[in-house]
Amino acid sequence: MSLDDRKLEVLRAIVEDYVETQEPVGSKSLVERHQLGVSPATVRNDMAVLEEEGYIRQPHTSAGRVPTDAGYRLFVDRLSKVKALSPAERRAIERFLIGAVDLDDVVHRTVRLLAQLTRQVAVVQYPSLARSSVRHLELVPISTTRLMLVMIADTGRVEQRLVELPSPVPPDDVTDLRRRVNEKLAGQKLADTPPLVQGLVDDCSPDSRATMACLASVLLETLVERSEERLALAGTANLTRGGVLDFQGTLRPVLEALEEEVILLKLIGDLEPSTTRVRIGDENQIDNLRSASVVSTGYGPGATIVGGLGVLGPTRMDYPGTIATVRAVARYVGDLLAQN
Amino acid sequence: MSLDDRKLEVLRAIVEDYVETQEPVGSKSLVERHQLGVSPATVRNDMAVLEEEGYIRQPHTSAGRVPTDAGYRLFVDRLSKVKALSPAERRAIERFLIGAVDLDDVVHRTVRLLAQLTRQVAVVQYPSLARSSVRHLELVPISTTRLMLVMIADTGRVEQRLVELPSPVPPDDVTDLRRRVNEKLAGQKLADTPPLVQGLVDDCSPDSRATMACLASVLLETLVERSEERLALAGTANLTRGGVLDFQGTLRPVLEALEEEVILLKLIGDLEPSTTRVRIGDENQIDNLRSASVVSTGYGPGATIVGGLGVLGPTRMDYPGTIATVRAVARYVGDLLAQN
DNA sequence: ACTGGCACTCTGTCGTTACGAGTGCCAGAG
DNA sequence: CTCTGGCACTCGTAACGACAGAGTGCCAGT
Repeated sequence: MSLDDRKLEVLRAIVEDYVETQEPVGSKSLVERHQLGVSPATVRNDMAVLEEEGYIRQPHTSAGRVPTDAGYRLFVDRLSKVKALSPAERRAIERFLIGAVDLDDVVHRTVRLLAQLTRQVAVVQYPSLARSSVRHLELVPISTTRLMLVMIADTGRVEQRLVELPSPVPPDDVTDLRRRVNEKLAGQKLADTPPLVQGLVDDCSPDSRATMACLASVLLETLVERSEERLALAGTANLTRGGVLDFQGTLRPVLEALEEEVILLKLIGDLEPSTTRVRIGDENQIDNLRSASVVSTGYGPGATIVGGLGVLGPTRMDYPGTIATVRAVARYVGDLLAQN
Repeated sequence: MSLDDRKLEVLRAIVEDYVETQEPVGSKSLVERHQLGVSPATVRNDMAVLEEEGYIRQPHTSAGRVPTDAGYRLFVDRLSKVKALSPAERRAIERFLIGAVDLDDVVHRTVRLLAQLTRQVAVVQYPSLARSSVRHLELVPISTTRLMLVMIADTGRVEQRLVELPSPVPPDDVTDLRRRVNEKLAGQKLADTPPLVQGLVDDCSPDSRATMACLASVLLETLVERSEERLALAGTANLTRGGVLDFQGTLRPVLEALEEEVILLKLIGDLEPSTTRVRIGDENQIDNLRSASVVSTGYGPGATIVGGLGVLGPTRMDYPGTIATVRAVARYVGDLLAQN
């Protein structure tokens, strides 16, 4: 049994009404609020079919219908078109993002903007190191046996690590180290560096070899192994909108999930397709987020993607609006990064 | 009318029971659970006095008593001694903090540790720039008209900013700039730098003056004006412990406050006295945190203080335990920083 | 294929009642 | 003067039943 156009129209109406009112929607109020051109009884028949197919359900006998995850999914895929942003929103985005002075600033402004526009929890991933190149490596002597290694990536990210040296190294040798390291690594993709770092050690004269080996291990750790992804988060207070009705009673599991960077990265950091991705309820494989949806997308200068951003909210969410906003913000941020 | 010893003992018992059970405590259960050596009726009389003095109150007629903010205050100031940490806790702290590789790592581990031990929301301020000295300034050419300025502070903090130059500058001149800037500023307290930066511009030859002025303005901004304090936060999920009973119904205002860095800094960043500070309910002047208490202290290598840390929870909180934990963690972190 | 009508089911609300915890007060004992 | 036991009172809460309202499913009719 396939769903004819009117049944789909009914589903759309249910989703829209439910998102707006947060209350199960019945056949009568449906025909009142939408021009469906049929009677409540007909709508009821359609609803019975939709329920059988798993797109809607009744919380109790004799309450209205509520969309299921599958219902939202169908709505998102086939029934909604992306809303255009209002001029006010466009202006808000621009106003918010101009004037950012460095990467931290860009990320923080973006995440706050996103939370504010969507009125949901926003997450922004810093440009991924895995997709960056080395712009410059700096070695700063802290003491004779300690260096601070500073890595500046082309995306603007800066990572630093302390290096404990096996033996004292005079300043001139540090200069030499710095030159050698940069000659070899500057401009390279981080992912390509491991063999090059090994090469650095191999090419070393025996007397400076121990030092370089030590530096190399920290380099590898910084550039690759522990190439830690960073995140910014904002708008957690938005979880409390709509009472505790969303999220089935407690915010607890959601708040817990939001504290796990690993989880968040899984949600927004999966950057394969460059299109906007929507994960509804169970679709994001995380128990704690059964009643949450995530809208995410990649961003980056031009067509390349260097990181992900997105928002998290109740499954009962304004998908068209949220999708539009997430996309728009991602594009603006990409443009901003392209200017550097 | 002053409070005799037994009345104080009654207050202590009320606070302890209420913190544990989260329910208003009556005269009968009080004498059952504590060896007060008097009858419920006597306790009732004492409670009437305590209520008149504003230390406890009844949610409704014929419910037990609940401590007021003033009651908690008295309890903290005069009735409780700091609990000793269990060996297990000590071990947890050590295990958690060894192995931290850089400042970011230290701060993140600390904030998570604190949240876990106290089972509350933890806040850690990064070492304040205002109390740091410049260890090194690095200038990295991005293009001929762009430099990246990287400032490394003695506390391990690293700040970076982009500098747009008025005219192209060749690499050799950058080396020269770097030397001049470091000669003047390295080792100086950030707070003392403004006149020195001005001096740098004044001492400049006319042809490089424009460049230096430009650099100087960014320097000033980075070092002083926008010497932004950074924070780490963890354990927000702990707010949901004890149901929504704490925080009078909604977490909303609390979550909102936690998003405002300015507010958090006011709470934990006020470092005048080096002792642990407890702010109960109204005492922290923030409307949104009427029903929250904050326990905070400063930390730093040795006796100096470079930043603040603390926890936030319901006024109904285990003060002695929390205070002990916050102090212990602060001391461990200080020791850790002293090793650098 | 759609519609109007009707019986049914369930939830939420409202008043009533009964109960229990806890109090304040008072008179009496040490 | 302080403490205690007793007693009447208050008030929130749980339990109960009745009721109204929303919404449904089904069926016969157009």
